[in-house]
Amino acid sequence: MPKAESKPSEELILNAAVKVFTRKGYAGARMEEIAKEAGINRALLHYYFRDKETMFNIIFETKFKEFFTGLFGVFQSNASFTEKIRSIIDHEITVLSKHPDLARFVIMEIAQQPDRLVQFGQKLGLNPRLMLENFQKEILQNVEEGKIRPIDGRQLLMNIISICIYPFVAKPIIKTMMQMDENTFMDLMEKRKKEAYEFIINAITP
Amino acid sequence: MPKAESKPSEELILNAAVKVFTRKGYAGARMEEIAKEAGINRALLHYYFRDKETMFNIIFETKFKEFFTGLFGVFQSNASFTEKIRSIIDHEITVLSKHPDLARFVIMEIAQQPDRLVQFGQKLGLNPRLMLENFQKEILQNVEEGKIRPIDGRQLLMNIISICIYPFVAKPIIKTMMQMDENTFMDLMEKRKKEAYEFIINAITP
DNA sequence: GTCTATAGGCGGATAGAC
DNA sequence: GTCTATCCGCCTATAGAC
Repeated sequence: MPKAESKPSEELILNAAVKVFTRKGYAGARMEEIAKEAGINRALLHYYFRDKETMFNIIFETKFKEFFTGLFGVFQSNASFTEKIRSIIDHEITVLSKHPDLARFVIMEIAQQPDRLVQFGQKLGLNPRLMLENFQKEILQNVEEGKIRPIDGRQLLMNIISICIYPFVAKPIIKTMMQMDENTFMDLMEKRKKEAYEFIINAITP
Repeated sequence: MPKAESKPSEELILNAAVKVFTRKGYAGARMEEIAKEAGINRALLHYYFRDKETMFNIIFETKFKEFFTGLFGVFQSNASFTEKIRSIIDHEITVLSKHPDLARFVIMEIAQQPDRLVQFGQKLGLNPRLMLENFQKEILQNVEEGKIRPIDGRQLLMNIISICIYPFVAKPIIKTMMQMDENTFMDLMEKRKKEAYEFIINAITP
């Protein structure tokens, strides 16, 4: 709890805001808490950012990008099919390990207001349709070549994403139920990169 | 929007409260909205249930039970290992198809206040430790018998649960990205019971 | 039981001194 | 830029009439 920083710049405030918004969500976040977290006064928040919503949108855009762009990048690369799967898993688990509340935050706020997905997706130039079509084509091609079992591309994509993301979304539940501390959980996630990959490859290999 | 019901009983209010709380979460829910949804006055909410928190706790307990008990029941049965997996998948997807916001709601509110998991878990007499130990033992036994590949029980359990639950948690994202309407999504989930089972069985079969 | 009216407090936002 | 003081509206909760 920094008491009297020399320069409580935008940066400092934003960091505090990220913490509070991602933990509490828009509805649960309090300007007072953000100010306290940044070690400054409430009024100063309004000096730098007009209001709560403006602040939220800036943070949400950042987090939205963090959550989605890497994924899209992988799909657009021209690595082999299995290498793509490995990259997705690696990327997702790495990113979510670094940003504990990222997935839960983005999912929740989109659930609250689904048009944010369209709005921010367009703003960042993401094209889910194209991404998905390419992935489907690639699966179909691999199926025809007999490299993987026949499978609905949507189901496979959901499986991969679920396996990577869900443990972080449900982290508080999993930690308690499996009686793990933070380090044990992070260890398990690190190992999961390899284990999840093998699990999925086994599942789709004929 | 029912205007003048004959008997706006507890039941009617609770149903309205369930809708609002599960959609908006505790922080985002408004007593006014619940009253409107039930077609009655705000004051009446306080007549039947003392305050917002009391109301929330009643609903959360119900939803908590819905979310967890079936799962525990399956684990405690003495079906075969693969039958247990099938039951879990069937049960989870069936329940979550009926209660669209259940998983997101329970996960979010536990993330907001993790001790609710302990508190309500004890109240309902759930024993995650025992459940988990039994499952681990069963996996180990199956591995030794050469029936399934060697795998960390915690990872396998996470995989199964993730595959079942995540699509519902991220439903608003998935629907938009895959351009599905409600019916298409529900169809996909129904098919998923079979597809997820095969996927997992393939993954663990040597 | 169900309503209207209103108390009471919290939280977001602004004015203005320094 | 950063603070204190304060306004104002929203939301929970209660009082009290019917």
